[in-house]
Amino acid sequence: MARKPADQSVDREDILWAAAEVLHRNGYEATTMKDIAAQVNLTAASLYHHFKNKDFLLLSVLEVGLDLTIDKLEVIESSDLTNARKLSEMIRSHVVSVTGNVAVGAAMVFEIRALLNANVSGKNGDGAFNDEFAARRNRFFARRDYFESLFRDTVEAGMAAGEFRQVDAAIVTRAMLGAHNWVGVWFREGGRLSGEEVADVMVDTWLAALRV
Amino acid sequence: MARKPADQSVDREDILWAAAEVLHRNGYEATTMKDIAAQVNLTAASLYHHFKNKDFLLLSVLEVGLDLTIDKLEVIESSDLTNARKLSEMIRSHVVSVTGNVAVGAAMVFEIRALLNANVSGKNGDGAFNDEFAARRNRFFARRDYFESLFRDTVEAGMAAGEFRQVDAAIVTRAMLGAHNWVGVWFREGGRLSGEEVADVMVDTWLAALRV
DNA sequence: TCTATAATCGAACCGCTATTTGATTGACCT
DNA sequence: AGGTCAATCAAATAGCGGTTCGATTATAGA
Repeated sequence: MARKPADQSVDREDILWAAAEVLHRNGYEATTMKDIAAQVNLTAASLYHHFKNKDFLLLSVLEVGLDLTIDKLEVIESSDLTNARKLSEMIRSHVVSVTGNVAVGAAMVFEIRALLNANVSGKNGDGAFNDEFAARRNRFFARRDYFESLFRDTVEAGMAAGEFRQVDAAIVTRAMLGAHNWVGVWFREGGRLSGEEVADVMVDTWLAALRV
Repeated sequence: MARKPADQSVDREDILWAAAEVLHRNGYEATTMKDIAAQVNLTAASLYHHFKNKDFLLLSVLEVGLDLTIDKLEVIESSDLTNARKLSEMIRSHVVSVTGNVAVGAAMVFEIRALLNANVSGKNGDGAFNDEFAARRNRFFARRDYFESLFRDTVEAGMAAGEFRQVDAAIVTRAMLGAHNWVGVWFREGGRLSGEEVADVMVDTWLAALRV
């Protein structure tokens, strides 16, 4: 292979994190390709060597973010902890990952609408692009549902095992995820509490809400 | 006064609700003035008779949404209910207002970043506009903080009165608001539960989380 | 050294969108 | 009747932003 003219090389990954950063600051529509490029010292045109277009770039950011989070949750789920302990670890893992990488976490929350509006209504008739995009987008949403189900299943298992009181698991789970997502909005590094400390409060809160 | 050529008249209020609707669907940046105008059968140009520009229109939407919500909360706060009852009513009021007008509720959550990016860095040197805008925007954020304090104060009062267990009121309050805001994302009219029923679950959940 | 190709850039294209301007319409008041 | 003013629109403007294209650079391997 051969690289770029200057010296420092920028790969797909670098661009992804940079994009998350800018996306977090401005939001998808307000973020220009130039903004993202500037973050890694490239020109907008160069980005098209790494990603098909802006929509694919956004989708890629969301994909890696979701994958990272799900990976950690699956480890917990398949452990042999009690459901209460599993849920604690899941909450902690989710909150820490949101506070640890606010950019990606926030993008996953706020930019999903952009993903829905994207492409689809086929501005450009390029069927190949649209097909691949639609497929990946659908896969993303399916995985997001799966992500939610990891929490919900644990809540339900805990209820069945008598570890938790009886609640509307679907709604409580969404309340839980909403609370965690919101952390990405207000959390600031260097504030009164660290990410771990916020996670502790969340764990305590939700266990209290579910205790028999 | 005199009205418009045709027959049906559109006033400021109508445009506000329509804008909230479109904003909810597309987000601020992706929403064009034409989109908003179409929602009330006007042309984009006509909107400028009612609002100075797009930023002011967004700000106005957020203002009325916040005002409506705060009004209801203040009535509850100044009642002579116990803190636990007050909090219950506040939660119910907030959730019902989110489910009842998802558009405005969602706008208040998702479009605030657009408000931050807006204007400010003075693209157009028009000092008068910028000054008024900055003032109203600051007032909005102050009111939003006040809104949050209505909940937090009630939680703290409840702890002091022994009605609630000891928790980190600031964090728990934000968890609560995050959960409620998130409702605006997933709630759909005609789903399994009505807005009131969702509110009931929320009240139950948070009282459980706070019970001694 | 020579060659293929990865990575990058500058410039140009094109469409879209916020906003301005000037004209038109008709309701209300006198 | 006539005047005023609110409310509206069509058309023009200006600039921005995604995307494409062709040229350029430098590295890895032959």
